[in-house]
Amino acid sequence: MQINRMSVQLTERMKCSECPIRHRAVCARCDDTELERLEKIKSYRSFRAGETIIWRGDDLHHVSSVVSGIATLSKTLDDGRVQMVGLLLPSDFIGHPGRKTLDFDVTAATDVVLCSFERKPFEKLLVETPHISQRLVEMAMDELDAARDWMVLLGRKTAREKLASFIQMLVQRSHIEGSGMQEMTLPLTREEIASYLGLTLETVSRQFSQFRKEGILSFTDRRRFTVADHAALLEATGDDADGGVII
Amino acid sequence: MQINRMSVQLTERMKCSECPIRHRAVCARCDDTELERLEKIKSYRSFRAGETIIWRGDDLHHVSSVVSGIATLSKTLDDGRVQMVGLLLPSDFIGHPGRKTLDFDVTAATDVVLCSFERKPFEKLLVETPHISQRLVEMAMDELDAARDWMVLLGRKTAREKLASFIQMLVQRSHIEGSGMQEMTLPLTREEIASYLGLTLETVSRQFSQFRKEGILSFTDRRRFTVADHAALLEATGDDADGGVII
DNA sequence: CGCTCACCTTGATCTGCATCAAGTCGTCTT
DNA sequence: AAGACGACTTGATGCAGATCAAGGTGAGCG
Repeated sequence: MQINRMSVQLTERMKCSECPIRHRAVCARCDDTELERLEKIKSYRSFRAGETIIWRGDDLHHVSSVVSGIATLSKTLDDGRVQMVGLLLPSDFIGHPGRKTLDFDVTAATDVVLCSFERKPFEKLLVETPHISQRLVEMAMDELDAARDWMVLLGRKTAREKLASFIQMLVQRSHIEGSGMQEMTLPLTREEIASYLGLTLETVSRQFSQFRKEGILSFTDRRRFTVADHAALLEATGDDADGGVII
Repeated sequence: MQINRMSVQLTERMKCSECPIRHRAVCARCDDTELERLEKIKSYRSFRAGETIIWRGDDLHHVSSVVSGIATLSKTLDDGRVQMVGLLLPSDFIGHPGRKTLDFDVTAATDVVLCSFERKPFEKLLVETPHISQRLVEMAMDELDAARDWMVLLGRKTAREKLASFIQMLVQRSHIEGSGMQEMTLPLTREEIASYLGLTLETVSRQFSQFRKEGILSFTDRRRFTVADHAALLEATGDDADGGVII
């Protein structure tokens, strides 16, 4: 998968200044001096696809940024029903400042590399480094916006609209730079997508087939596809038909 | 837009130290000096039930705390489907630091009094007053948690579980102090509740009737009720059956 | 006082998605 | 190469909640 392009070398000491998420992560606003302080307390940690990174309620020893790969946040009800409540892509942050635990499970959907800081020293740094706490507030607010958009999806959208919105989000977040008809890889199984969208895996599968039949998506295999008709995909999301389309 | 706020009787100068939301709002951690600075730039604004407080996309001149009453946050899709994405109770905060607009409408569900600050001076204060920004991060994180819980409700719960969860939340947030079989008043119409829960108003009405028939709720009128069987209500939420139940 | 209108209730019917079921496909194991 | 297994697809059927429809109730007002 393209997101893992740099995979293995990452776990060795890498300069923050060369970090692929340098300009989007929690450290985005740090100057060189601040970066040096972070550099001293950071460590890279890798997880294989499927591994649980943090269990709900576990003592949180680290806070982390996702460097590469994709992780999921999910909540489970008593009787086993699962709802995914977030997707972590590179540059996203894990950890509540001022809390010792999380109220959801964090799981590696693909192989994942984290840039981690021990919680205590990080919180100390947070107080002394406004650039970090400012960025953290920004990121929390962005996440809140995203959560609210997702509430609309979960509460009001049809299965078709849900899947279209999911694909659209993937497309937008994946290739921020290069547009064009790029091949995409689904980072999640049908079941995981269903869990994110509040659907069943069968419904997700049927909607994928439908998009294929309509010529909106074109699959090269079960996980790899290109968006053949981007306008139709946007139309199918049910959202306002803006989104900065090319004229 | 009709942001006419004529009634200003309740809203005479009130000392922050006597404010009912003093210990829970964004100013909760402020010391006396900081409170004085806030006092200087604050103003009270009142809205009648049904009035729109802020339209999605409007320039945000103020940030505010809810002093009394209840406001709703909602998003509307192209074709008119509405999803409520938050409920603001006293002490809750309106406004994204660092943003000039909101991506949802804020509406007064009951008569509402806000404690407002002009955005610019407040943001200046934010930089100079860590106690405020710390509290703001805390509140944003709490909201994020609540949003994620709501995602589980919207994505996975049945109509019965949704309504039970809603009532349970109201009960918990309303009388934090006095427990016992207190009479509650629904702050929202059936339609608004439906909008919050991702249901239709008819389904909400039917579920209320069901709870009445089962003796879980006891209505004195369409809006006023008491929880007659709290254990059964908790059971009906579908959540973990903890919550400090008496043994 | 009776009219209106917003809000709510209840019944009948419909439908989108869940559920149940039976495969296919590709990869890994031995 | 055969089998097993996990991921996925597709079909048949069921049902929770949406939709359509027809009142009921009470506060405000001429």
